[in-house]
Formats: sequence, C-alpha cells, structure tokens
Amino acid sequence: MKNDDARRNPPPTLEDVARRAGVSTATVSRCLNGTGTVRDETRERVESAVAELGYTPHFGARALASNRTGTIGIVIPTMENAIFAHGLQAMEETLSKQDVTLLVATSGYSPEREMEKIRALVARGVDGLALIGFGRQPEVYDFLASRAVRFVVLWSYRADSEWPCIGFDNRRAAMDMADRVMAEGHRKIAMIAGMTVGNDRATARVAGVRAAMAKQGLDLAPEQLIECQYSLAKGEAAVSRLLSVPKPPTAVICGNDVLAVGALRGARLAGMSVPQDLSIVGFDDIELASAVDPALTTVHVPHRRMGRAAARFLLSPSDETGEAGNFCFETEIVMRSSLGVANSDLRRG
Amino acid sequence: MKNDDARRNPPPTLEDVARRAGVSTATVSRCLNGTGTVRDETRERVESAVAELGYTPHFGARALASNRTGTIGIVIPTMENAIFAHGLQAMEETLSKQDVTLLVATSGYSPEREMEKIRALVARGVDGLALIGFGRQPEVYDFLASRAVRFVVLWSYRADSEWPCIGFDNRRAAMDMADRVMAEGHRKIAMIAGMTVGNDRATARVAGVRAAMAKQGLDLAPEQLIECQYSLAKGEAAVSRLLSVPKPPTAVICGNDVLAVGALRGARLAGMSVPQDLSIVGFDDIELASAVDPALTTVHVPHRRMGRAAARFLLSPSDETGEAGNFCFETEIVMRSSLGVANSDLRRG
DNA sequence: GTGAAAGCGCTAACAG
DNA sequence: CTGTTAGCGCTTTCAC
Repeated sequence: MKNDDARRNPPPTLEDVARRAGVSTATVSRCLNGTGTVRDETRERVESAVAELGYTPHFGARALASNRTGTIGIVIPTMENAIFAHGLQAMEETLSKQDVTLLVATSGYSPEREMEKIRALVARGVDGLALIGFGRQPEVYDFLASRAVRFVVLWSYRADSEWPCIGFDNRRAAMDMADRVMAEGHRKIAMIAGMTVGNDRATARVAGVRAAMAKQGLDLAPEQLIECQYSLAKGEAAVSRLLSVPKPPTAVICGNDVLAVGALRGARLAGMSVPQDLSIVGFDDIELASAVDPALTTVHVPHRRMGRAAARFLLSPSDETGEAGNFCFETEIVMRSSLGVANSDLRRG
Repeated sequence: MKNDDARRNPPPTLEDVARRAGVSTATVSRCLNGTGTVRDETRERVESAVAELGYTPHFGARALASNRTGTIGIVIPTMENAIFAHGLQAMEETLSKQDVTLLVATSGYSPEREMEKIRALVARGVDGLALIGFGRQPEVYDFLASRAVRFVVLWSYRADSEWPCIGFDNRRAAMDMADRVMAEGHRKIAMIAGMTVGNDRATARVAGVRAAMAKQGLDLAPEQLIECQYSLAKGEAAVSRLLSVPKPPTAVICGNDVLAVGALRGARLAGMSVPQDLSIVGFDDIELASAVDPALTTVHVPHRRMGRAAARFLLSPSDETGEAGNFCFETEIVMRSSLGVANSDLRRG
C-alpha cells in the first residue's frame, strides 16, 4: 500500500539532504534560504540532493526556528459574493511572487468570529495581517499590538488613522453617488444599506448619502432607510417594503451591488420598470453589476489595485514603513442604465 | 512604542503558563489538547494562567512536535466567481467546529499552478487535501501518495475511482439538461462550454450534451460548440459568434451559469429576446442564476452538501475510511424562464 | 566558505 | 493524576 510506503519512508529532512550532499545541515539551510554564501560547486551538490530526494522543508520546523512563516493572513466578511474576490486575487498574485502564502479567513460579518479568526491566524504565525475596515473593539488592536503583528486596514480610509490603511473614502463616494442621483431630478430617495453596526463602510455610505441630501435640504426619513444583510434576497425584500407606501421613492441607493441587484428583481416583481419608474444604484462595481439588465449604475472601487497595494505594504520590511501604509484610492461613478431621470408623475405623487 | 513592547515581552510560552499555574508543561499541554486526564482544580489553575497571560500556542512548534497541523487544504480553480464559494463556506463551517482551519489556494485553472499550490499546502503540513475534479497528471497523485497525504476529489464522481471522491455526475446532469431542452422542441442546439483540456467536469458536460443529442439523431457540429474560459465576457462573445451564422441555434446550453449570464447579455445586445428568440441554460445554480432577468434555467448542484461531506470525510480518522469517501450527489434541473419552447420560425430557418 | 551545536515551543512516551 | 525528558526539523550564532 502506498500509505504504508510513506509511513515507512518518512519525508526526507534537511539532514538527509545534508548527508547525501556531503555537507552540513547549516550549508543546506544557507542554500535554501539564500542567506550567507556558498561555493557554486557545493550549491549544485545540494540542489541535486534536494531534487533526488524530493525534499520539501518542514513548515513547522522552519516557523519554529526562524519565527517567520512566509504567510500573510486576511479576514474578510464573506466569500459568498464577489465583493472581495478580485482584491484577494490581486493580493494573492502579488504575494505569491515572493513566495508568501495568503491565508484567507471569513468572519461572516460577526465581530466575535472575526476576533477568533484573527487569533487563529496569529497563532499560525502570520507575518502580517489584513483586515477589512476599522470597526472593531479596541481589544482587537491591543491584541495585535501586544503580539507585534504587522497589519493594515483595507477598504476604508481615514486620514487621521492611528493604523496603516489602504482604502477609499466610502462616505465621499456615497455622497457623490447621491449627488448624481439628485442631479437626475430625484427628490424622493430611499436607501437600502448594509448593517451599519460595527461596519464603518456601511455606516460611512449612509452618512455620505445623508450629507449629500442635506445639502439640498432633503433628508433620509427613517422609513426610507432600510438596513439589511448584503444578500439578493434581502435587497429584494427591502425594495418591496419601500415601494409599498403611499409615496414611494423614485430612486433607491443601495449599499452595495448585491443589494442593488436584489432590489432590481424586487422592483421587477412589483411591476416597476427600472429606470423608468424607479432608479436603482449600487456600490462596488462587481461583475454582477454589468451583467444584469438594466446594467447597474454604481460606484467603481479599485479592488485589484487595493489588493496589490495591501500586498506590497505587508511585504515591505517593517522597519521602512514610515507613512507608506496610508493610501486613499479614488472611486468613480460608473453610469449605466439603472439610473434615469426622475419620473415627474411619481415625483409629484 | 507598542512594537518595542512586544519585542521586549515575547509572547508567553507553554512554560510560562506552566510556571504560573505551578504545574509542568506536560500538564498544560494535556489541558489544552484534551489528551490524558487532569484534575479539575488543576485544569482551572491552568486555564486561568492561560487567560491571564493571553497565551496562544505556537503553531509551528505544535506542528513540529505532533506532526499534525489542524489544517485542511483545498485548491480550487478560482475565487472570482461564486461557483465554489458556497461549497467552501460549508466546508469551512464544518471544519471550524472541530477547530480545523481551511487553507484555500487557487490555481487559475492551470495544472502547473495547481501542482505548485498542492506542494505548498503539503509543505505547510496540511492534514488533508481537497482537489477539484480528477483531471491531472499522474505525478500529482504519486506525490500525494509518497507523502501519505489524505485527499479527496470533489465536484466529480466516478464509481470506479481509484481515489475517494465526493461529487456528482457531470455527464449525466448535462445529458438531462439537453434532454429537457430538446423536450421543448429545440433541434438546433449549440453549446458554450468551459475549456475542456484538463478539466474533466467541462469535458463530461460536453459529452453529456453530445450523448443526449445523439439519442435523438442530432449532433453538436464543431461550429456549434465553443470552448472558452468561464467569464461573462467570454460567454457574451461566444453567443454573438453563434448567432452570426445563417441558421443560428434556437437554444444554447452553457457549461456554467457565468457563461450563461454572459450569453444572456450577448443575446440581448444582438437584439434577441430570451427565451422567445433564443433559449439559454446554465449549470451550477449559483445565486447569479436567479438574479438575472430572465432567470436562468440551470442545473442545481448541491454545493453546500458537497462541502460538508468533504469536510466530514477529511475529518474522519483515516483508519476507518473504507469506502466511505465515495459519494455521488444528485443534481436536478431548476426550471426558470430562460428556457422556452422552440420558436418554429427559427426552427424552420 | 563551511561545520558544530544550541535552541525555537511543544508533544508524547515513560515514570512515578 | 502529574512530572521528566527526549526529540520533532530547521535556523542561526560562533568557531574555524
């Protein structure tokens, strides 16, 4: 049996390689890690010994001895929609060029689970950590500090942040979007937001919409703001609630594209056509946004560039950090067809 | 500075805990791992020492000493669409109940990169590995055997498989779908498939469609079969190619939902309405499928159940494996609106 | 340029 | 029920 084979022949160790190459383990280690200098001829002997034996270093042993793991961790809220997929992909690509592995954990938008995952990743000796947004208990940051874990906050940006962050201005982006919606003549505007508690991005997006509306003397009445989890079904349910009142909104601003696509479907089911009867806009510009009909007007977020920047930051030697780890990307509104001019009938209504 | 703090106070070790609790390291280890028996009073002392110190075990050390890591790895083709997301999520949930971490790596549908990732995961000492589909070089399986790595193939099923697999019958599912399409009167049928080379699932889906058509005396002409990568854009491009011939198909069977949604958009751009002028069906039943308009008729695949089964299999003690790791899930066709009866005008055409 | 040897933090026999 | 102790495989001074 193959299994027994393997049990009898445990994987080769550094020592096996050293013996075969006729050198010491220190030399093999030096070859493998590019530390110190080794004569060419010696290096070749070592390399062929490695190849012949099919040697792979033992990760745990290496981690124990060197106190590094070649691993970066990230905790994202969810993998179930594509919001973070491109960012992750870009991050992973950049990291793997330097032979570092990205460990992805998900929290399901739960602070407790996020903390668990952070602990798990730190316990695994990640050399760096990426977290989404700022909204978390101070204990989390204390823990990270006490363990001296390098980390960066992604997807959010605060100029005065105490911690490095690479993101964008969620509030501003939402404000711009609301301005754009109002520029189309909309006055009765509703919002379907993500759960704002503990989620600074969702919170900022609501605040942005509020601020923009305030500038025009409008406000977001409580019944015009629905908070729900980011899912198609919730978006669909939310919009039907918004439409079931005497004077329904002519435009709905959604906290992300998933909600917006759900809303699109809800509107369709309610017999409204978008954007003639109702405008719907999203946020994030995931692929889904341009796949649906009508295609979604949304806020384009530079996922890949953020992912790459995050990787580069976490890869950079910690002693040359400086202010480097603080970057605000620009977002822009992508006009597609789901936003139209306000229908005056309804506006009057 | 916090960083210096941490450098001066290195993380507590098992020994620190032992000292503080007034016991030996062995006892602390026993408490932490639930191995052996410990008096309640002792356990409590240990537990409070752990809490006070904020102790977290060192992963590498543990891996080195015990030769286990509490880690299961999986290599999936991509995270950029939701095909594997629910399966992963379910797997992760099941594993984390047993304090096992899931390490996710992506291959981008490249065999070389898949092998790299497998090596990386094995080097990290994963206790088990999940792979998608069977299509890979024999060397990969040899490597796994030589390292005695427990693994399971997912998303595919072969009754006579040499290796444990938990999946479904891709060929059969595609066949059923083709039958269903033909039952609506379609005779001119085209297919937009994923790249079949090295991808047994894509291959089986094409084979299934072929077989079903053959039963009715039809065949899939070369120009009626387009292979492309799984992306919205490719699906869109493919359908416009299919529609640009004298006698275009009345139905297009797609290798997955992403392609189908792309095709939907392509058809729309070509001025065709679905399903009146053209029927389009997908495969996988990801959320996207029911979010678009018209909603996609597709093959429902029990992603979550597969993920859970995979986790359970990999979690089970290897000595009681037996035939347990071989399971074929049923799929079913979800009728939505993108499949309609064949338009006789076009059929004649 | 290379080797010897001391750990890294933890687990698992083995004693007691 | 608990303590002692010998490694696990690798990196990293420190000599030579």
